[in-house]
Amino acid sequence: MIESTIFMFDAVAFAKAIADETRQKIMAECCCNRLTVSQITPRIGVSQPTVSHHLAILREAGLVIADREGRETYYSLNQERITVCCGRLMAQFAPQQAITQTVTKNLECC
Amino acid sequence: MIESTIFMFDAVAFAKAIADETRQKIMAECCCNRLTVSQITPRIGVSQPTVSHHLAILREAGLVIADREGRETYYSLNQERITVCCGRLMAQFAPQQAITQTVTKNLECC
DNA sequence: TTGACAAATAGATACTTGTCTATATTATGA
DNA sequence: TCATAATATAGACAAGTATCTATTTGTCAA
Repeated sequence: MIESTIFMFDAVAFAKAIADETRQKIMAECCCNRLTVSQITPRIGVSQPTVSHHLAILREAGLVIADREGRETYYSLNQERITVCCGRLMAQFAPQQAITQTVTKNLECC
Repeated sequence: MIESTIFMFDAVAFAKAIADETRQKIMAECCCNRLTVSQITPRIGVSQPTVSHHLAILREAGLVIADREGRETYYSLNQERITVCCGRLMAQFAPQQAITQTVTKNLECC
């Protein structure tokens, strides 16, 4: 738990990781779902290697968690990491607001 | 004030706008400074047209505000917009955390 | 009105990246 | 052990983008 929240935050790397429509679709699918590559692929509309490729980018950025089970790998969104990254981004470019900002309630997604 | 906070949030467009090192350098320079293109250029280490190009991208994304004064244009970071975008990003991909998240104090930057 | 300065635009080029097909790797069950 | 299924990797190609130089547009002051 401690280890999971301490990491070098690179705002450019974070932004690049999420700056793609296909990756954000994958992120949305994995938001509250543990899904395999085979399950994700038909929902996104690109080939299986393309999904694997994007999952690798998201994994390297720490934005998804991969759980191998036999010959399948389950992916899920690392929501804690995303929260922290968004918070640090905010703190980096808008610290005054960040101090008092309590994020608006939003209940869509999962 | 009302108008400034109501806008269509496109998470991919926001991420693409900030997904570049040069643009983030410009954002950092404009963080609490009102600066002209001529003032920004030497601090960033790219040509004046390149700076203008990136400022146009940031302006279209609503992330900087341009104030023309005579033949100079002052740019400053739209921190309110950045706060809102980060909050919505968080709410989109990590709503549970977002509800309770109060961003950590951070006072670097300006 | 003309010369000079600030910024934006146009066009060219190189680099990056997203996608595909083909193939390799890893694991399972017969 | 071998065939099959799930995923990852390799390589090629096309599209996007960051940068530059050259030029244009807009503004001010002499």
